[in-house]
Amino acid sequence: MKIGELASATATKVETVRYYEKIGLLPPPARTSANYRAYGHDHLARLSFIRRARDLGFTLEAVRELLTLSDDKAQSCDAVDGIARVHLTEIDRKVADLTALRGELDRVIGSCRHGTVADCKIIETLAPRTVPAK
Amino acid sequence: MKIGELASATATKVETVRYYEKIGLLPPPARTSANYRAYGHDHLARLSFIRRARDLGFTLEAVRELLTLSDDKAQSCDAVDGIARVHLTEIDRKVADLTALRGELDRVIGSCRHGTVADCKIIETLAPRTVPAK
DNA sequence: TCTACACCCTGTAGCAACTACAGGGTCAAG
DNA sequence: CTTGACCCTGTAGTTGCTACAGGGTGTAGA
Repeated sequence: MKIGELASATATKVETVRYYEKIGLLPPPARTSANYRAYGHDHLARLSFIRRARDLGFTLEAVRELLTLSDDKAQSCDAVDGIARVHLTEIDRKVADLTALRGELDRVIGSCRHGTVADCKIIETLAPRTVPAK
Repeated sequence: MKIGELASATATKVETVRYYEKIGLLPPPARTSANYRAYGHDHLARLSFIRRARDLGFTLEAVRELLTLSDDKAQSCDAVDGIARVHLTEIDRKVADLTALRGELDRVIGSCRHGTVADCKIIETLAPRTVPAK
């Protein structure tokens, strides 16, 4: 698979694919006789993971960490467990926020359909987590 | 509320708060006699929304659009509906991805606890959405 | 054959969204 | 009355892309 095909299969820019290779997130693929990058299924799966994790608000460093769960077969159970637990907590927070946001958008669409004035309370759905010390 | 208090209540850097003001995401607050920014509850709620939406992977432009649902009371029902629907679809996609990721992290933690080798399939949980044309 | 067009290559420079100073002012505590 | 923790306005750096510039490759049609 050439870089353009890989890019379009994952909704990524060609330049971004090369960027991920440069910073070591995507392993350098084999080259054709014309020096073109030749990708396989593993690259496709890995790039897809990176892109979708980024879309979920994970930083490249967090993505790198998640990928080590797959890559480093030799690491200790404690390390794996620690990394997984941290991200699990983060994910639960994100799902809760998205669900609240979804509910409010649903409500806005609904009140709109019924012709009533949509008094959008979207800001309140993601209100401060910790009450500030007044 | 001074800028430092607002920042720590929302886990934001002071510089970032000023940056959001500069780009028009956060309205300029009143000033004290010493020219310090003085924020109220509305600023706190709005900044909290911005930060949490950013954490969910929304761009500043998407956040700006979501905020107009609250701000622009005069806009047409069609416009509100359109904006809300687009983001609703996006949110459903994100929740599905996070749920899959969560499941795999759970599985890794579980297999770790039972002393078995954790064969992490995390990459597969966010596999390519559309099968490429081979 | 040859040329036109879509693709690939390696740079380097720009943009988005922060983040970190530099250089200076404010203010409550001791 | 000064010391330290805050605030101010810049400007420059970082991360994560994104967009050229300048050049090579490959194949389809005249």
